[in-house]
Amino acid sequence: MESNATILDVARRAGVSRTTVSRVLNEPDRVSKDTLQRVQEAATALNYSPNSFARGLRSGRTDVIALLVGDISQPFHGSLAQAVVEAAEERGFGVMLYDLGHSTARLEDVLRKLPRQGVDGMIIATADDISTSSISDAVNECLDQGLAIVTGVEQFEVDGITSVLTDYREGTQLAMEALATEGLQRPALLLGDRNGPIGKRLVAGAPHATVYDVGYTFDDVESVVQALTHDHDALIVATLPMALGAMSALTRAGRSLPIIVCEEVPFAAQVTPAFSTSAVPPQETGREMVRLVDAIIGSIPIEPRALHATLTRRESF
Amino acid sequence: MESNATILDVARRAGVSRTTVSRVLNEPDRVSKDTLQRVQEAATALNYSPNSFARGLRSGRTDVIALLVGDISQPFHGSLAQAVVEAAEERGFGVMLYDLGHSTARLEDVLRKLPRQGVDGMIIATADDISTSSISDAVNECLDQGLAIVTGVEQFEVDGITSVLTDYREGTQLAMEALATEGLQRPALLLGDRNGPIGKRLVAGAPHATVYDVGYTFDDVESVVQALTHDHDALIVATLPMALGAMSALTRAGRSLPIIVCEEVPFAAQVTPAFSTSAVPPQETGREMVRLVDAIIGSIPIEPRALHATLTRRESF
DNA sequence: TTGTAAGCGTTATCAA
DNA sequence: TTGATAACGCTTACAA
Repeated sequence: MESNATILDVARRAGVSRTTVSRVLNEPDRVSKDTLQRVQEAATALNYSPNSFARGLRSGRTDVIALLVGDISQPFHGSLAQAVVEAAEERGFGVMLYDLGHSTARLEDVLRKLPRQGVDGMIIATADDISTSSISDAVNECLDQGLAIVTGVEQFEVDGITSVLTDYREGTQLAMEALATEGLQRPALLLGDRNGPIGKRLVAGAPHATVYDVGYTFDDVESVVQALTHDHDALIVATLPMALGAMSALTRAGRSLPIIVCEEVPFAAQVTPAFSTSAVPPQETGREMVRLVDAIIGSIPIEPRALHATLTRRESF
Repeated sequence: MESNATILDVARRAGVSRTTVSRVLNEPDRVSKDTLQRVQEAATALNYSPNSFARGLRSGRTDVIALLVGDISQPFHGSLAQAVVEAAEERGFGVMLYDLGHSTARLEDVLRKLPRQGVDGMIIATADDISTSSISDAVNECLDQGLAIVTGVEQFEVDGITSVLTDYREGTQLAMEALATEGLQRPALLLGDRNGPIGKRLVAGAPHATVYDVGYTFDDVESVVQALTHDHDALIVATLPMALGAMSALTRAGRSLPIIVCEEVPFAAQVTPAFSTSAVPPQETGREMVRLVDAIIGSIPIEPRALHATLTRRESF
């Protein structure tokens, strides 16, 4: 049970050449049934596993993709990562994880370093606005190096980047309609950043809502909501941490308001009261991201699939 | 801005040999100031980055570690992953993410595949009981292949595996003491599995508590707590999802009980009411894990550092 | 201080 | 259907 049998060891044991062993692994059809079996036996007997570096060195492929997330400690990104990892494995990819900590400087660092990191492609899953010129430069460099790039939402004016097609407007639209059905006509829309790539779209879906830029974190939201006037009869909130902040502030003030969250994660259903949501489940987004990178890496023409939001009513509304 | 300048290109441009270029990168001291600069200029001019496969092929090192988590969609594992990724990067490692979905079969798959995946080491971060013989076998095989292995809690009787040294008993101990201070003497201890590697230790720290095995998920807990007798005056709960389940069941039954959670994640502070916790922050655990794998990979003798739980009082108690 | 040359384990190109 | 042989880009003895 030592280790590290090479292709040559297998070849010798099976009485064939390295080429043949390689074929058994990569193009089994071009090999006679007889040798095929002999080689496979030898391989398992020696517990042979191809060296991924030698393979990568020759073939230029690594079968690894990078996943860049804004903040992996957030349940949304956790669920997304889970879906990405699962879908990636189904397609034979490993996933390298990078956490950006919501910092564009950090993103730039990672982008600059990624080409030498040995990945075939990357998924940029952040809702932060990253459309600066220095990031565009870094992205272009990755593109030049042949990396496949997929973003979770249209971020750049850069050619060659594919984005998941999520109609975020739908999220707020569905929420507004549901609220209206119950006579709630004066909702406040709480956003991290109304000019961000997602924020813009959420606003577009709820033209009649009053928009508040409150920042992305729990703490950010608390103070704003405390100051919220009594003009509103409901809250539409971009993320779960923000919704928790709102809930906390409301409770502290002895108030209560119907809430819909534009992010669907397991936790939304588990808090008390459980949050109603209107969003695309991260599982779907993750799978679609992997489908897209895989296609780009394999140079298979493909068109992004449109992802649709669903309204899930629970206790908060 | 094409791409893929090789070491030879740099060498030519700088008028030196490949060896010298390699030295500039790996042992800059053994190179004259003059050539050093010339080479560096050439390198940046050509936008050179060493091919990690060629490097790995020669050196046998990949500078990548694998992180195996029980369920990355859980905030605890998200926070842990965040810390691991950050600490790993500081030490020059990339992190490949594997999600086990709490399945031992899946763990075994991953373990069997990991040696050929090109990683220097791995961190097994699951609280599930994984001490089966087939998993031991797989682990031993990884060890044979020279992989460094670190677990989050003592799991195996296998030599060569290092574990983070967390005194989980402390978690429940601190909780019991705090409760007692307020006259709460009959707490129930809600565990995922009292025979699991962590469950055992949590029980040890609270010998006077009544232990309930309720499963790890939100839904599991809900039903049990609904049936909970009125003999208890407080709840100590292993994880946050479980605590949410308990809270939900209690609320639904119109009851209320002081709760302490043995898991410290950002979310614990954000729900309403905010949970008091008694645990080691995942950030610390993550950093320690990386410190340990790094040491093993570098063959640096090291002893695990003891990690201590902290009691953080918030609103739930 | 620098260079020469021999690999590392695989796959791709030819020929047989 | 198979096999020699030449890369892939880098590091590392060993020489100079």
